[in-house]
Amino acid sequence: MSEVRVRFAPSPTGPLHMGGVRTALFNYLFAKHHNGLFILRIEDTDQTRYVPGAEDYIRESLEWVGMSTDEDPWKGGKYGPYRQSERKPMYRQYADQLIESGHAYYAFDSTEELEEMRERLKRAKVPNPQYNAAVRMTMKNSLTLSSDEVKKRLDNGDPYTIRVKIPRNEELRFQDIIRGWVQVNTSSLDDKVIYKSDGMPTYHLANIVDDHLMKITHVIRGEEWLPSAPLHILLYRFFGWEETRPQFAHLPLILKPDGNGKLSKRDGDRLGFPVFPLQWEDPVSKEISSGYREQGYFPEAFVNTLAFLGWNPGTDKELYSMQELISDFSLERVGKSGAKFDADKTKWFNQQYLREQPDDVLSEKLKPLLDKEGLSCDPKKINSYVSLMKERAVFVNEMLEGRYLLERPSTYDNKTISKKWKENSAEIIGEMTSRFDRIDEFNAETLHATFQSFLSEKELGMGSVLPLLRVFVTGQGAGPGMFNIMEFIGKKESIERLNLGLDKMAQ
RNA sequence: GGCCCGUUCGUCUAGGGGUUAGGACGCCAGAUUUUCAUUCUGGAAACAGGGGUUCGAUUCCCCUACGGGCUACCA
Repeated sequence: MSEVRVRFAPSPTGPLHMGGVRTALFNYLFAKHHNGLFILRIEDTDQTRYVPGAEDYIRESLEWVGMSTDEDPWKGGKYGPYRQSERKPMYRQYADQLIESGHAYYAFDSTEELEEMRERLKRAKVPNPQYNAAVRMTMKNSLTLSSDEVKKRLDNGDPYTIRVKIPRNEELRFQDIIRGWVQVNTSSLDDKVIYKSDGMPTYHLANIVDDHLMKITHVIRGEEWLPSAPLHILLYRFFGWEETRPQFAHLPLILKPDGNGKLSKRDGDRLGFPVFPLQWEDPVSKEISSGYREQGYFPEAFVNTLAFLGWNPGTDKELYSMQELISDFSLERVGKSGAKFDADKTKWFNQQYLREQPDDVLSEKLKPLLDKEGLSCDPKKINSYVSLMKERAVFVNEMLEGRYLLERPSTYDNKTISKKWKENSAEIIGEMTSRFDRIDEFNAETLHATFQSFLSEKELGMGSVLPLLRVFVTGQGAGPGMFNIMEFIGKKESIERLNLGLDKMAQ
């Protein structure tokens, strides 16, 4: 195989959603697995849908998940430019070429006339109402108008589009890497506009021309493109580029977890999880959509989740780094059916990644969060804070629940108090506190020993003492090992909190 | 409606003519833990339906049903 070159070609019409990120990921993994190149091309042929900020969003998203591009609009490359709007002058000649070879024609029909035609076909109950071989001879185009008339209109600057002339009734077969043979009859295709009246090519033309010019070897894209693949195959043929035509691989879609349909941008936060990699503020409506990054997901966990939506290695291994994905990825192991997105599994992945992180790495991430809360932690102790809290957290910010390690609790867990506080509790906790106060080497081990001997001496069960200690010290009914907490907090503060609790209960 | 694609536990999926149909998430139970979490053990849970082909189909073929995609001078 010659050098593998794949491209991710989003259009900047808004924030890239996770389905798009997964398409990018599969392209990236495939390229890197084959030591090939991963190219980013911006498909902005529809200037009316251009959304400012969307390009930067795409770039930042790819960066966040750790996919580096080999060629893109900013760093350029051998086959630039990488923005279709900047390639505008390149497309016209190819449209002309198709007209000259008789594979395309000028169409002068107005929007109204097109609507009229569709209405007419609908009323006549035509099973397949579209601008095709059957109707094109009834429309205003260079096939029906005299060449003088066509020339006159062209010279006159009348608006026109260029349409492909789809051959009639031909069985078209092509192979898709994921789906195998796909067969369609060309009669079900319509004469798609390939060149718009605004002088821009449509997706179909620009896509084929660019993929050819950029020497793309594999087109890996979502299944929503499968219906137009036959048209693309035809275009490669019309241009005489069949020899170097890229191979196609149409990825299954990511579906909504509830109900039906593909996961869409509009699902937003309706389902309780982000559909975007990064937070996005709509430039017009100012509406904010949450992102995985801002929700506290590790990019590695996000990538891991995405990779397993439609792909699997065929083994029990599920935790995959980007490097491992690159070495194990293959399009042959991509499934054919759509996958409903499972937010729980994503959380699980994140938890796995969080626990894999060394304490000092987590400390670095936790520190700014603590600062933001106005909590200060001795830098020497922040790692112990992390090791105390990490195993019950899915996200870094959940470790903030251990803020009682740094500040006195403002409230007590009422449930524990009402359940555990008995007549003799004040006496028991009081004595326990003074025993603790007498410990010189104040650490988890000595605290535990002291606690144990106190219990057996008084013939008490843990349940009558420990929960109350916990509430007084942390305010909570549950948490990490009590004596580890007290060791962290230190003797002076621990004793003070216990006495404070006793005072409060005495009121 | 038309065209195309798909269908294994609730979800992501492995498997593939003869298997106790495997794993993961989630769920339930038990053990451990002072508690929550973790960890460990166990459990419930699937081949859409009907026809073929075959000694034998979840696996191959056909039909039906269901799901999805597309059906713009959007990508």
